[in-house]
Amino acid sequence: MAETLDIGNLLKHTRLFEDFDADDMAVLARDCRTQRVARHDIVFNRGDHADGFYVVAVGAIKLVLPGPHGQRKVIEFFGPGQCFGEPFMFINRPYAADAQAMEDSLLVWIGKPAIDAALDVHPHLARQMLAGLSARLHTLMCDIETVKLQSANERLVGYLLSLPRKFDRTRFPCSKSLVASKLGLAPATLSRVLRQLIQDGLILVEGRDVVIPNSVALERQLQAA
Amino acid sequence: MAETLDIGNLLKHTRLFEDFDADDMAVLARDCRTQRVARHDIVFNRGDHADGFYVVAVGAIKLVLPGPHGQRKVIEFFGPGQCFGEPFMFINRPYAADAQAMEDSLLVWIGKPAIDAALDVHPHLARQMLAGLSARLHTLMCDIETVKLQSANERLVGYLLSLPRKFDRTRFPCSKSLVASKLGLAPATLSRVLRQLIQDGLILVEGRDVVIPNSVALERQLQAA
DNA sequence: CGGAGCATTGAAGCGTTTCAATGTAGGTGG
DNA sequence: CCACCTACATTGAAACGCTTCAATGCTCCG
Repeated sequence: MAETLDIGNLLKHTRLFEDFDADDMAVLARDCRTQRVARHDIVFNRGDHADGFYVVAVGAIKLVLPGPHGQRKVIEFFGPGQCFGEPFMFINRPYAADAQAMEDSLLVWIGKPAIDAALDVHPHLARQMLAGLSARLHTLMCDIETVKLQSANERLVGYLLSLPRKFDRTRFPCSKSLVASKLGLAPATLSRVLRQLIQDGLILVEGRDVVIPNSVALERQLQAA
Repeated sequence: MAETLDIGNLLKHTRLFEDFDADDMAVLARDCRTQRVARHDIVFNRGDHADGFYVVAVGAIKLVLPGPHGQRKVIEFFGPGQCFGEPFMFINRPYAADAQAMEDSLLVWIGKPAIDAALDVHPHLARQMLAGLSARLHTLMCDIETVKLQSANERLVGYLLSLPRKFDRTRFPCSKSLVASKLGLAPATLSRVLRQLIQDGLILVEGRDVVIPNSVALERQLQAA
């Protein structure tokens, strides 16, 4: 019972379930579970059966695609309020990627029957999920552009400009190795490209912090060359 | 009026609208248009405002991502009954890719207000759209795997094995240049890899037709090396 | 027959990866 | 408080795989 209330509290602040009242939530919660995972823990493996999906309450999760020769590529990151795994559930296919916790996290698992029932009654939920999937489709398309159509330099510059900035300062949201993987680069390459940008006077780097003194000059990198 | 009936006929055989009755369809059709496009015609351009989406009635459409240096990469193909453009509509962002007709085609355009209204009343429509988006998200993830994690050889072998087969025969669904683009390869590279597979006795190629005498041997290509 | 579009082939070049060595930072235990 | 350890980051040299360019071949259709 305490667990049920807990789930309601965790979910009702997410976009997905913002229009759920206490009753709706109680029904939903019957087919939900909370799940604590420690940093580096696996949430699911590629190939596992997807009979539900997850909402991040606290923490950060990464979706990683394993290649045939042991390489790994990060596809997406998920933070509080975001859900993951639902595309596989909707098409009744096993997970195509691994999900792993980047930090100690608290997740809510929601069973397929529960969400199916909720979709019949809550157009708002459907709309939010449609928007969520659409946004991710959009980013994935851009990622394909990134990975396939842009040079290492362009990828990094585009990524830097896409990060939230405070005045002339930005910050990598995670380790450089992970950033490299997201951009489809070898960590060594990321390092080299960063150095080049520094030498060209376009950025300054201190650990995860990046200073962009002249963002216009940086943007010119994308058109030029 | 003739146009309205026309649209109803075109749409009611698609999965998306299979549970619509005549009244539902009439309401929807008020905010729809049919659109004929000839081979090579542009349906929309990257950057255009997405205030609706398209359903393919007849023909074939490709979504193409333009790179910063004039390269182009095919992201998706759409055939009869499939819809495209809706991810951009749902997130109120301009199209991120170009849509172009691969053959003379007949499309139905559906306005955002109409689909919004329909979603409130038809959970089935929502579910179908969720499934459609999920499936495409799934394929895009696999495409990223293809483009980034696999060699040219692996990409082609994987692709060949994924094509529908009749006994030991398959067929490229479109020109080799387009296949190459979908696989993220230069046409020249596709040509070379095909030749290698032929020399290794794994396939036979005649124009668009491909014979796979021993699919098990071909699958071994994916694990080996 | 001739032309357009697609496919093939070779040679050369380029960007990224790989590998391995070295450097650096943050956290832990003596 | 320092020494150590682990994980991450950097750097260089070499190699690899794909692309590019350009020439040639092929095939279908007017």
